[in-house]
Amino acid sequence: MYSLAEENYLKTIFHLEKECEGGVSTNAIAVKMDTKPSSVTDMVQKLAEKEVLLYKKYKGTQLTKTGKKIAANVIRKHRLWEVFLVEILNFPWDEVHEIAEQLEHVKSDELISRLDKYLDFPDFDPHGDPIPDKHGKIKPSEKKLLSDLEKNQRGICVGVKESNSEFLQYLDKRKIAIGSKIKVLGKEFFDGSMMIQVGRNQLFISKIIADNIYLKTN
Amino acid sequence: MYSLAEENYLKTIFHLEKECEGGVSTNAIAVKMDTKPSSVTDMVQKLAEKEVLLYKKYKGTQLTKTGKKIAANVIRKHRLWEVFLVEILNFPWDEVHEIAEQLEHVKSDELISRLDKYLDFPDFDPHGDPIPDKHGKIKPSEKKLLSDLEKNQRGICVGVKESNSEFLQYLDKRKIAIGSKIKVLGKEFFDGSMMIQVGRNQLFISKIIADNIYLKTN
DNA sequence: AATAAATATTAGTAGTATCTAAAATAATGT
DNA sequence: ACATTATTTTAGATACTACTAATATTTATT
Repeated sequence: MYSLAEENYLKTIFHLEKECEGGVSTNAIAVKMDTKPSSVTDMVQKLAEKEVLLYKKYKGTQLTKTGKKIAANVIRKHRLWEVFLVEILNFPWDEVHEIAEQLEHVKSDELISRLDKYLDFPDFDPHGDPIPDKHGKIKPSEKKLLSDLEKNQRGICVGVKESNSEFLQYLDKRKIAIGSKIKVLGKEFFDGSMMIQVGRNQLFISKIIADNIYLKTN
Repeated sequence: MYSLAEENYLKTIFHLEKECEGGVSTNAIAVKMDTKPSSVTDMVQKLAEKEVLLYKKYKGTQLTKTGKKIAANVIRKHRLWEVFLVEILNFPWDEVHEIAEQLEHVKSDELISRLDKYLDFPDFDPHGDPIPDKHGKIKPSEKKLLSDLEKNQRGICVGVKESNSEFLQYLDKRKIAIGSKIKVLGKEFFDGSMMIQVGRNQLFISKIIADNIYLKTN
């Protein structure tokens, strides 16, 4: 059984491994976890003894298979709870992270299995991130610009490229938020403008807008 | 903000206060929490400094108003989560306690408020225990054992006393669940056995069964 | 390559929560 | 009332996690 602190380290390292190839640095972990590098060294050495990660002094760390599985399971729980909070309890998408950070550490496989079923086995969380399956497998999913989608393709809004407040207000007014389900209804060849469906609403957007919205597609 | 350990102490003392009048003993707390009396003394002194309880050496402790409110809130969360686990995720009654012990420490008033609403503001948990309101007030429970009802009295099943799985399966088979409307059709003087009506079905139960079913009467 | 800067580790300290063993206090029996 | 027993507290130790300050290693710069 792993402690709350251990689970958080594993989860963070798991996320960092996707960006930093060939070993995650102590500093990177410290920055991400808002802690001191010395604390990270301590914990990483402890986790290395438990064989959930590989560690060579001054050389960074890599999760072992076991470590990855544990981390993916924490992330699975986090994302399933986020779905619950947004879909069932109607939380706004941007308020759920902190709560899910707590719920992800609740220990009960049966609970997660039932929650998964109750939510009808979702593949993505409200931020568009994929939910690992119970074995820790994550479906490959790619983040694309809305402007790269073709007619009839769908995606979930996962973020924006430019984030000045005018642009965010524009999105807000049109009910485009992180987690919004978007479908391309039509695309103009000449200027790249689009007719899209957001939830139940249809609207027309210019290429400039479509160039600044990231979607995850499946 | 109170730690997990602190919340557990407050909760335990809250429960013990109902039985032991005039100060809860160190030993009683230690037994209930499966810990050592010396650990209890340490914690109780710490909590006394935080003014959530009153403590006089060798004389036991009593919660202050603040302490009671914190404890009641933890219990509120515990019981609401139990309702969620049983009613929404269809857990058997006897498997939810351990999970609720973890969920009760998740910190978010908004979460509990939304959960409460989603569950349609339940008054009792699956064991028939009353759920404190957000101010820590507990409705005086009109909870009775089925065996205490007389002929022609009615009630709604709100919980069970013993919750081993055989008993729960027995209830399950006879369609006795939380919310079931039960009417006493007849009661034997000698052995306390009863003929009851559950919904549209009539059935005969022994006193042992009737002793383990809690009803809310009106 | 030598030095400066950045990064990482170690050593020693602190807070939380727990424990064991010993000492203090309260309760009980004769 | 006194001795015995039960309960409670204190003192000191341990595990966990994080910190600061000092040291070591790696990387970048000139």
